[in-house]
Amino acid sequence: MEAVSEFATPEFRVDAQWSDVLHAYHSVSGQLEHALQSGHGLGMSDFELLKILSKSCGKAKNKILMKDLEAQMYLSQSAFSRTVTRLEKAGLVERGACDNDRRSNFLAITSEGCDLLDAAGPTYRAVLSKHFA
Amino acid sequence: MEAVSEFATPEFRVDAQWSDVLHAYHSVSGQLEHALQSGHGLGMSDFELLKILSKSCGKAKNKILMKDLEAQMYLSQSAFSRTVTRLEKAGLVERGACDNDRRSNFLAITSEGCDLLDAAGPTYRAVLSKHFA
DNA sequence: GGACATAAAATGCTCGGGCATGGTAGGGTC
DNA sequence: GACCCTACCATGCCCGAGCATTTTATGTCC
Repeated sequence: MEAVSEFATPEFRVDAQWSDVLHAYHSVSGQLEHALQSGHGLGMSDFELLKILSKSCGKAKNKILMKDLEAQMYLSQSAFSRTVTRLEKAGLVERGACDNDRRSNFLAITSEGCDLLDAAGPTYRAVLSKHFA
Repeated sequence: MEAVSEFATPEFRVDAQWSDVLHAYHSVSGQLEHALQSGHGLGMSDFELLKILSKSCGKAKNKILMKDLEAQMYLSQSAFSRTVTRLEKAGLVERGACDNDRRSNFLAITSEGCDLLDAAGPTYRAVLSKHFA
């Protein structure tokens, strides 16, 4: 019982939780990154961006404001901007001007983007379901 | 009931778990990185390395083999090597040759390293306990 | 209408991290 | 000993990410 109370201090529990998160994150993100990259030439952020874009497209006429998409991602503004640039060069995404506010840009997924996302989906889900059994 | 079963598909549960991990990781690591860096000039990996080194030191005469420490961290071999180099330049850590096997190196924490680790500890625990309430 | 503050996005800079490689040391086999 | 395979660590290279800054466009207050 002594040992139990020793390992049940708040400090220990907090450390263990963080340790779990670290382990899960590194394990899954490593495998995801590798699987998506080698299988479809996509990074994790690339895939997440396409995934969110695709979902939003269903609703709002296939386009979404850059800043709104950015708000849904775990990326800084600069990293997000460069990710969009990469995907645009790859032909997976299209920028479009916004008439109401010319500072803003719309973003739309192309048919190639949809196809690649569909192809990468099973890879993505396979890695996740392997870890979260 | 329809809605419930819809949100209880295996695919959805897995996605939600991964989403939770992503959120926790980015939130905590971001704040940890910032707090440790601005407060003590340490990155997360630097702190973790010192932390593990300090624990191992208690037992084994204040030194541990590089490769053994590396095995306990979420870093590639090259990133680990460079982290050690940074900490060594900062005077927080000391490399030492291993007589039995001259391929290996011992690693020891310096008194400055211990002091800084002690100083950074409260910062570290403060961030963690804020998130894992 | 001009000055100023603010918002969206792009870009220069730097840094940490991973992959591939190199360099050196051990341990085998012949 | 010569040869080869493997282990430990360092280094060259590239890439993604964050910070700070710049650019361009809105809105506002006078």
